[in-house]
Amino acid sequence: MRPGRDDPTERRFPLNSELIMSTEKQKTDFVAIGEKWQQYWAGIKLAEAPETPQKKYFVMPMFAYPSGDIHIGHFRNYSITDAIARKKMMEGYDVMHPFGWDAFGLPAEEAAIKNKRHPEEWTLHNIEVSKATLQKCGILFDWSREVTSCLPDYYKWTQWLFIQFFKKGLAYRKTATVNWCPTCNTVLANEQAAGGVCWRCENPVEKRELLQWFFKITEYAERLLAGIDELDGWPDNLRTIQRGWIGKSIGAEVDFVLENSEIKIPIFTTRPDTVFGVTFMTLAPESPLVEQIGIPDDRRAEVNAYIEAARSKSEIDRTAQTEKDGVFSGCYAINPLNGERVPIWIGDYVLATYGTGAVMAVPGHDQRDYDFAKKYDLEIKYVIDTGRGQDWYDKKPAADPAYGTMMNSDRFDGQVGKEGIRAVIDYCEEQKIGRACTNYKIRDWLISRQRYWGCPIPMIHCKKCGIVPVPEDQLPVELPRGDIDFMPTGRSPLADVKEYIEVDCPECGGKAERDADTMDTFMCSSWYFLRYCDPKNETAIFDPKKAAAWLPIDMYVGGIEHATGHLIYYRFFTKFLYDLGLLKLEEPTVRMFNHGMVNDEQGRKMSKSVGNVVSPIDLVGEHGPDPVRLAVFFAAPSEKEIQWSSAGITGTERFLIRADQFVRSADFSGNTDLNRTFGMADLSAEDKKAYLAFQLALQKINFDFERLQFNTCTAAVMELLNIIPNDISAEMRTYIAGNIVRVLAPLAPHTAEEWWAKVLGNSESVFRAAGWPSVDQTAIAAATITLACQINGKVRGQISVPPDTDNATIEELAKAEPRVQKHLAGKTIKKTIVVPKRLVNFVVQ
RNA sequence: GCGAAAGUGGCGGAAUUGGCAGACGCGCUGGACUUAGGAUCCAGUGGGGUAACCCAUGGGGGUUCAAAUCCCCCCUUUCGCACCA
Repeated sequence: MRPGRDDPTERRFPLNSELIMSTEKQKTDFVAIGEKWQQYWAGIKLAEAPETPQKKYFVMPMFAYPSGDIHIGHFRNYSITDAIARKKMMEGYDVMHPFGWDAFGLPAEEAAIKNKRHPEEWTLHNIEVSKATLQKCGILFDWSREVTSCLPDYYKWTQWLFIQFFKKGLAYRKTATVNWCPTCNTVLANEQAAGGVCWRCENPVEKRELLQWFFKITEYAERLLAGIDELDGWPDNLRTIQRGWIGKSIGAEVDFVLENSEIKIPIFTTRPDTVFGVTFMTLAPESPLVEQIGIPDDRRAEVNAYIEAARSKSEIDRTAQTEKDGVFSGCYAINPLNGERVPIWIGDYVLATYGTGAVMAVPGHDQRDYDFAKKYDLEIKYVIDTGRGQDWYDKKPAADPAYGTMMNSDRFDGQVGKEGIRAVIDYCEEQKIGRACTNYKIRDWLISRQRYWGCPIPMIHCKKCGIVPVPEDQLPVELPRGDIDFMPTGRSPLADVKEYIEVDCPECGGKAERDADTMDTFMCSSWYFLRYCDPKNETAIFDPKKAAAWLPIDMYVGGIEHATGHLIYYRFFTKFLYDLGLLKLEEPTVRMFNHGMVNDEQGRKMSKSVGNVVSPIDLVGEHGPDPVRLAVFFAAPSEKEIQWSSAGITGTERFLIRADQFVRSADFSGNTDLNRTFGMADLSAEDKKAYLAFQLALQKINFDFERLQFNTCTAAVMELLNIIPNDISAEMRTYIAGNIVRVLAPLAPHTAEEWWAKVLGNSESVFRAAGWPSVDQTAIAAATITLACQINGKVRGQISVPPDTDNATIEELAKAEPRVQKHLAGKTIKKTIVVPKRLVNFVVQ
């Protein structure tokens, strides 16, 4: 028995006594509806994706760090993917909407130190809490595919991947100047130290020389770059950021030679056409060349002091410094193209890690070199003619970086732009003094971390056999639990765990040592989406067939902050696994969407330390999940940052109550075919208006849903409810009420499910049985059109016409409109413009 | 410093991409029903004007029959990149 179905008077005046009685009652009822249907969905396993999908849709939010406090920002992000998942379900797709935990990482270790709890215990507890919270929020994840990166059945495969990279020669160890965060006591990858500060704690990073594991992501730089062109379902700004991060530049390497020696000093330049304008060169202070050039004794002290000063400066100080400085080394190099002798300087504006760590300086055509030359009174030569005139070249007022015609360049004089560059490179290659060369800004990825709570590096160091991977049948290398001192000392806590470190070499059987470091957590998050396709596989990382069935990810939703980290790494992994033959595609994601952040009312980021975290649990407990969700959707388009205010809930709550009244006012005992159409000609004026309003609303919802603009989707339903006349027929009421249930289902799922079952009387979930309505284009095409009538671009009236009215008739009707008539009186019409379905404009004198 | 995006009522935001600016909602004002209203319903709500109308999308110019939307200059904000040779 369904409430309100048997007594027609109750239907007419549908203030449902059960649902709507008092303020108190309303609030508690959305809460009750929420709980009821969450249980139901869990019971029928609504979210569980099939093993082998027919018509698949893979939608996924980013891997989450289980900090334990799900806030309104998470609620928003996951509501986005949830709404998409639900709509796709209604459209008949086999939907996978999985979730997982990026569960290794420093916060667990910090908490362990603080609360004397093991990081694993802390992490797993947080996962439980977070998961329960997400469920209470009504987010429908397929928990049967949940992955947790800190559990051995997952990190076994992270280790396996490490070994595959090693076997392909893409994982290697080197001593390098690395970013060290003294606060976190660990090294950082370049993208984690962008701007000279640690991505986690935002403290300045230092440089240290350490022997560390790196992945050769640079070997994939070209493919990572080329792949971006194909990602047309990605936001442009994200693509731009990735291109910039990879930072390809095409040029040449030219070997300058140390005077009176055989020592080559190669330089990288994108402007070989300016090589005759070189008047000095500069080495990075950290460059090994500095030690090789034989600095004369009288320069030694000054040079050493400069290098020391550069080294002790923080990254921020070095880059913030506006004026370039340097020191003369006392040595000279020979320009191999013209045999000229040029002084060698040392300056910290040259980066040791880019190119060759040495540059040729052309003050005439490079602003930095110009500034440097001015400061130290070095020669300035112009070798590219851009038509400035002799006067300008004599005065030397600035550097001129434009392309032009080569001059003062011996045999190359007269060569223009790109041809000049080409000619110089060809000549260098002929003479074996240089070569074409392409450089990338992206650096190899530093994997090692000197911390406990991470995935152990499955490598063994043997004095006899060198570096030996742990045999794959012995994976996973499990993190030792026991009594471990997590206090950061600057080296990995595992280094002091004897039972862990001491191991027999898998090759010679002799005494050997495990690698004491753990992996960057970005390793774990670079492949989790693949594990979703086959989460329980014990014998392989995943079954390639299952991966092929689900990939690519159709919609990936996450923050823009991962543009140069995660979103490059997971593309890199995808390409690597493609090369291994495990994947059939090189790009993992068709469509990427960057959601906006949720800040507090003052616009500040929500954080525990500020104490301004808004918990969705409190809101959901007070208002129910749907009013809160609608309020979040309604606040702004999904990509925009919002300042959270609970005030919005008032409006969405009222709206849901009004919608509830409308839905319950309909009679679902007769023909309830929601896919039916109506012939416009047969309808009363009211029905026509309502029917058309629904078709237009649906059209807008489809359009806006596609671009994830849920605020206007919601507004479209609100507007529809406002438009519908009171005295529509019972049939039309049934049709529209039932369809409002359908279109609201992705946005307000609990309430829609309640209506679907209790008001419409269905026994199967709205997400499985309802289907998504299709627009009655015939009705829209047949609808009467309202045109604005303008005089000189100003609106003076309106006319309504049938859709097929010809322009001449439209003009006549418009001229007959009283206000138009008034404005036309005594004027001459010079021109008439009719825009189909929009307006008619008379240009008058 | 360079680059990108944005700037619309008291507030959040719309505007199907050059075609009726301010949809939808909050808030506010008035009214109804009420013992009560922080509930609900009805009406109003960019500014000016009794009105006809006029003025309005950060400011100033321009293109166009028509500009929030396109172009130029300036201001402000928010993000990226910050010596990549």
